[in-house]
Amino acid sequence: MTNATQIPSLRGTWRKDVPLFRLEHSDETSHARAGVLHTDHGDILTPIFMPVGTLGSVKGVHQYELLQDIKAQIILGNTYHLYLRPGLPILEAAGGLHKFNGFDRPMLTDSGGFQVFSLTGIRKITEDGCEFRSHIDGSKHFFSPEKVMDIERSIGADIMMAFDECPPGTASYDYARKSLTLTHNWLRRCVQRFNETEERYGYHQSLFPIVQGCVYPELRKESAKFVTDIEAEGYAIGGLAVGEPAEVMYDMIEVVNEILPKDRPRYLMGVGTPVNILEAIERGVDMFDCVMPTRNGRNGQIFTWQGIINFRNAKWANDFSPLDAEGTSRVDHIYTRAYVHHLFKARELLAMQIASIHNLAFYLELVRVAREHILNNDYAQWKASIVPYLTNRL
RNA sequence: GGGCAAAUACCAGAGUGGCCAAAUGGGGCAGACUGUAAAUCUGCUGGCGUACGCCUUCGGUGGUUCGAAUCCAUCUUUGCCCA
Repeated sequence: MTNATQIPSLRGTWRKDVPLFRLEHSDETSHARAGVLHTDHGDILTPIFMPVGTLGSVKGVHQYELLQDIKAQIILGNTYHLYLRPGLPILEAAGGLHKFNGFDRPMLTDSGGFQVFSLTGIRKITEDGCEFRSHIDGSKHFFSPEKVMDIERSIGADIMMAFDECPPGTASYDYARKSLTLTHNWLRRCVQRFNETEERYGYHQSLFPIVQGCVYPELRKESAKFVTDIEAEGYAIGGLAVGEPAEVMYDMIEVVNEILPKDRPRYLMGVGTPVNILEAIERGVDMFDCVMPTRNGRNGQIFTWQGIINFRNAKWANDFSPLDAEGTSRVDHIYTRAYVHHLFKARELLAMQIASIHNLAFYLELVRVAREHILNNDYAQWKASIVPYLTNRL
């Protein structure tokens, strides 16, 4: 039996057939890694970017576009949002989220920990859990670590995230200290509940703990050690890209990755820009997610190998060249920049769809090419050579 | 031919003696967006200046007044009504 003072282990819940993660190769010029994640819904080549589908849908993108144009290998869902709508009875009746949304590939659910951060003002944190007011109708809901585990079991993601508090990047040391203790206490309870429950739909589910500690190296180290002792199949680094400078984020990643076990995947939550991702890969991160490609896409911005384009700008009105001559998705070659500019000015829905598909395809291509360079042992120099282009404003 | 009403910035449209370079929309021009309360949000939008500010504007012309987008006269144009 596990009690509150002991650190529980997840080892008993690991995949029986093959390990969740196999580290294939480590780049000789950096800490970058290439690997494979095995799930019952298919394998994932890492490093990988995971499109965000908060409500079970990657906004504006069909499932077949996700597979054929974007080549997504795994997508995210969100516990808080799916719990509020459509709600667990519907998801359970459907047979889980994979059946419900028709995406028969790996999925990961965030725990609602980020909503503890983003819904400041309509939520209240206690030792026991977090009370939310629904952003939809104002109704009250209470999330405990146990409840979040139950919900994630019902949603049925291949990878479940622990329930954590994600403090802002500007948090004081004292707050960060208290918050980290809370997150670790919640993690103990998540692990215990996870160990006590089983997958609902007959395929394996993994639980990833989340390292916190804000911008304080000693807290980050402490947290990395704490989660390592839990013996999870994979680990996440949370609480970054939430207001702190990018250099501080990179430092925190280095500190944490020195401690996390090398043979398990590391997931940097919520990050980020193309450059952020390349810098994190260089420091040994394997998995990423971010709303940036879809949200910024909907708002008229696309990322390319040559730089960033804001399609609402008048300069594109007469540019009849392809959306992105170097792009890998069909939209890059079907549509011209002038046309996409027109669609954004006219607020046509198609504009947002095209930009979302392009950006996600670009992010997936970015990590695919990064993987090639890791396998070629020239990651660091490749990264250095393209970073200036990626931040260029076209 | 007669009567009535109206003309305001890119468009629409408030304002009807000083607080008006002129509300509010729209359009236009930029910026932001990092585990999605976001097809959203912010700024600018007569000229010059970072800014206090200065200059030129509310159909044309001429008046009244210390002061006019606002009042008067007249002209022009537009809409409606009567012949």
